[in-house]
Amino acid sequence: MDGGPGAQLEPVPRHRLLVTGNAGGRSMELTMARRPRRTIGSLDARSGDILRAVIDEYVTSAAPVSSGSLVSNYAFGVSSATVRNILADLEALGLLTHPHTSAGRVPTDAGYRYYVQVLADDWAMPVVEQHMIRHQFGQVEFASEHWFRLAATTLAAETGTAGLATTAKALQARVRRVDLVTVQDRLAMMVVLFREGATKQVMHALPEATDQEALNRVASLLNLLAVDRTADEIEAALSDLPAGQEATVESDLLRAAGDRLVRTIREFDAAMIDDFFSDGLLNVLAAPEFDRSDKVRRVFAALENRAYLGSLVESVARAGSIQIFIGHENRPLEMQDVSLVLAPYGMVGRAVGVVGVLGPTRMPYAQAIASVEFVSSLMNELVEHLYA
Amino acid sequence: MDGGPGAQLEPVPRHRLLVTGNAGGRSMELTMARRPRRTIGSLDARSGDILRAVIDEYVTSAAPVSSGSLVSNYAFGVSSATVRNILADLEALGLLTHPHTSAGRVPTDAGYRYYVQVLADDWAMPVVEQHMIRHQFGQVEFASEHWFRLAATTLAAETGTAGLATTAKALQARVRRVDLVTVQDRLAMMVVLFREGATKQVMHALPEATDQEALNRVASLLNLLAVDRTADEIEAALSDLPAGQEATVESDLLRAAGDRLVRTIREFDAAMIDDFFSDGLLNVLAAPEFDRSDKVRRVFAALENRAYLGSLVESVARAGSIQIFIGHENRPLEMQDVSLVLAPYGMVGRAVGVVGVLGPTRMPYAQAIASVEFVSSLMNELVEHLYA
DNA sequence: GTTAGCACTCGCATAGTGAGAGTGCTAACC
DNA sequence: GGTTAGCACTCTCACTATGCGAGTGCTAAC
Repeated sequence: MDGGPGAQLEPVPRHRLLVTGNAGGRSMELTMARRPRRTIGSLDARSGDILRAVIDEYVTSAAPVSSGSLVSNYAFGVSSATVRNILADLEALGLLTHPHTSAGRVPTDAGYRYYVQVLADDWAMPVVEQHMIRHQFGQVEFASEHWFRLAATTLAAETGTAGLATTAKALQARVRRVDLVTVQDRLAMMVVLFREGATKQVMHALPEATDQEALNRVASLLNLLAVDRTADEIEAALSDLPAGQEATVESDLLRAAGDRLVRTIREFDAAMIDDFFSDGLLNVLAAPEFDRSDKVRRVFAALENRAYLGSLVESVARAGSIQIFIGHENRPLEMQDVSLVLAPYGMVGRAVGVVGVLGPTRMPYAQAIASVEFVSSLMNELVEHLYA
Repeated sequence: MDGGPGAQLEPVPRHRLLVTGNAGGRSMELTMARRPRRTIGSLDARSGDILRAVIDEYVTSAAPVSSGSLVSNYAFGVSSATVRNILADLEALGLLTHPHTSAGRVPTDAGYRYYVQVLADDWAMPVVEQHMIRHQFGQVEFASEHWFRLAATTLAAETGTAGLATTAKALQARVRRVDLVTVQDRLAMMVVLFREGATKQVMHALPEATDQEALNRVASLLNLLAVDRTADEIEAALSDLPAGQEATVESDLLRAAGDRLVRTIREFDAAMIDDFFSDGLLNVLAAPEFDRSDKVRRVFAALENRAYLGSLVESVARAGSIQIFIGHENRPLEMQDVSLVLAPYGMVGRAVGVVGVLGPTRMPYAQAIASVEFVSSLMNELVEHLYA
């Protein structure tokens, strides 16, 4: 997803616009250096203002935006006829479209793309709200299982879309601790705690009856061998164990447990997403563009498309910064009605997870970007605790 | 939910009908002892046959069932006029209804209730399918985390509705093992493994820098104190520890860790549902009765209604057998379009969980009941392993 | 380059219509 | 008594026609 359809735009860095007026990111009068040519790469100031106004308006109203409503809600200082001329230009550039002749304008995916890259006001989350959220995370600071759900919930509430969060995981997990607990005479439960915070439990069949004390001895040997190591490293260490005639009952147990451990880690490594939380799906359902159930079905099919979400998570983690996928920029058909704003958190090369939002393409991008960035920075702080 | 509206029906035990014909539970000719009076408590045979036919037909077609379609699809040996008379009687009894004058009949919630209590053919899952499912569970026998998801997935696939599964938990959890792992000098992670199979991790702040070895000593003391005990019992044991002048650094650490442990268990006990899996929500969305997004929204709101689901789980666990909640028998408004078929699994007084399905009231109850019963018995076997 | 004015297009809501499905009732029948 | 053929009646649904309003695109004047 290297820019997708947006790639045809010149890459323009996001910049700060001088905004007067309300906090909602709506700007009534904008001052901005005039740009000479009217190309997609850099629209002249007025066209940009109008495009932004159309998008801001459409995002809140969900209805096609007419030239008349623009001149009455924004002080562009020109008549609706002039606005119509500019709207026609923007449409020719592929940034807007037209449901039918006598309807107002609606942004295209390319229009949104231009908006997020060039036009979006740097919307900052109100400080009061930042404090509230910080406080909520403080409440669950000691229970990592709640972080992710809280991240998803917070993002959903902030942006009115669906909030998403994955747990943090490394490409190659490292063991923090292994335990063996008796379940039956010849059945133990292996509990693996990873550095990244995840736990996995698997049953482990034993060749012969073994009591907890013997298991403890095996477990402590296994820990010596495995702690802070990846599956590959543990496998190597296991191959150094005495075999054949030299093998004892205990080393056999150790080898079997080690094999089981390696398999468990490999399984964990193979899953691109360990655990996945979402909240606020109802927000998305409430959006008028998803009024028919077949459209809704597509959104949910999208969320169940773990393979694609996994690939997104991977690419966001690799990019190392916030990434936005708008409508058709998403490959799977069922994703082409929605946009995603995703940011990684965690520590590169160690544990990395992703938080973000999913909503209709008609989404408050500026708020979404700010919220996602804020929450990901909070998650960063939390995860860093685990590695300090 | 002690029978709900269904309570006004005489409790009639489910019985086997002699069915000739295809495997789908559709019966073309039924032999059944005539019953004398035509009351709701026991409809005469023909009325029962017709009610069953209406429901079977409606469940598959989702369209109101006409007297004509009944006589042409079923060999009742009477004309459509006679069927109409009986349909009118069934409607008077509140078992059927009528969208409008010139439409066919549709079952009411009471009609479904009568159907599941009296009329449903004992539908058994094909043996081949039973083997397949058993095999799938065998594949994940050693990874308890997968049981629940597989249960939900299996039920969804079998019944074409949404499958649900909760993890098994006791009202008062007992500890199987506690571990303390260093994270930072003065921060440890406590990992609690419960007898029921769940793990919880919480951060635990330490009063002073403590290395892993010291933590291990504390953890092994804590295990002596906590293993196989409930929160209350651990609390009592903690109060016997030396305090005041007799206290040592170690016993202070132990007490603090014990307090943290007790709090963690209490938190776990308080949640009626520990973890909750669902699959096949898309099946429900595909049902024609949920064609508009506001109805869909209600279904999802229902699934997010953890409080109600928790109370259902509790009542199903208490009842100790399969329970069916049809439409308006569900108290919350957003649940009144759906039915639930839920069965407990696990061991009473120890770990109990619930599996089941959620679908439109127009649901294949016979299949659902058979599938849920089968899956719950499989889950039973798996959980018993943990306690054998 | 901007704007007023206006013809034109299109969607949407409303009303009207006819066909078809299915009932409820009645009177005859067994 | 229960059962049935026949038929009038009701109601939905699909289709068509119609008028209104919103909003555009274009042109000519500024």
